[in-house]
Amino acid sequence: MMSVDAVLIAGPTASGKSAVALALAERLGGTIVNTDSMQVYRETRILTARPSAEDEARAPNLLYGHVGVREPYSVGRYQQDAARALAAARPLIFAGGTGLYFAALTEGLADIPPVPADIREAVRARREEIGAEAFHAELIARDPNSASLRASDTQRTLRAAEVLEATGEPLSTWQKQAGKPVLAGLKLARCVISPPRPVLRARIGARFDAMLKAGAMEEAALLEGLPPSLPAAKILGLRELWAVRAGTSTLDAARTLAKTASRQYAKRQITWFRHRMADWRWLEGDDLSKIIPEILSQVI
RNA sequence: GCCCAGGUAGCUCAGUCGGUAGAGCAGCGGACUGAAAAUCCGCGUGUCGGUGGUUCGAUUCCGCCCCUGGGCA
Repeated sequence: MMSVDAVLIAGPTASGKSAVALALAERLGGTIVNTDSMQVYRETRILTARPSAEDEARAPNLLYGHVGVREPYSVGRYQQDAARALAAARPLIFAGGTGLYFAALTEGLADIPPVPADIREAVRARREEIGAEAFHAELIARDPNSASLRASDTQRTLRAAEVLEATGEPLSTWQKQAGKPVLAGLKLARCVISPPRPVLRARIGARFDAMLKAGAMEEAALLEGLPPSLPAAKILGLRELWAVRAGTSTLDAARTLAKTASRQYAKRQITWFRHRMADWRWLEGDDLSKIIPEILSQVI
């Protein structure tokens, strides 16, 4: 008898969460659901450390590689996709490293209408034209609440401006509405897998080397020319490997830079988890074989 | 062996006309509501190679020693 509807497994990159999810799925049945913003892309299995085809065959899974790299995926779409995944066989085993996506699952996002592409572009062009400071000042004039943003925060000032432009309402007004969690009403087991930092660092390094052996360079080559504004262009390692192909970097330098970027990313993830998932069950050992029974004991 | 140039933060270096030192990168901490593997904010972590000397005071000046690189043999 299963006592939970969903198991949520969060963890920084290279923490071993995919392996844990797979082991759980094999013992519990159910469906693995991706909760990682980059593993959704079809063409980048190696660079995003998506489960192999063999692993994917071992248990039902959803939202892995279901999107093309040229599509601008977002939390909004993830929310919809995840809602559809609720129909899959239980328990649903959500595994991934994207804190914001977990927030959509457990806390919900405000229901904000999508911003038309032409408005997004116009807003970007405006910031480009007048500069960050003037753009921010303009935004504050129309929405005083955005004074709390930094002019240097490209992402958030653009978002605030485009929502205001598209809807006529300040983003801050929209965000006052409480969102509906995708997993509302479901019984959840939530855990964070967080190996000791030195262990994580070592795994991140070894994993990038393994990616290169597995053909990461070839994978990157196929994506050359991907517009940098697309989310998929932010996949760690892509830029570095492109630079090698362009002759502006050595493979060794690229290797070092990509590993560093991954370490820094893991640190940001951990910061999110520490503060936003403080009440989740924290599994901080580095031995996955011990972690799995511990999760099982929470679930059954 | 001799000559020259260096030895300052984890790395690459700056600097102190003598008052115990600061940048970039790395690292650490933090924020996070539709690009989140994004975006942004904060923090210098140090026997200034060692040892004697001069000096109120030496990382700084002088002697010796050690180490690294280059040159001459």
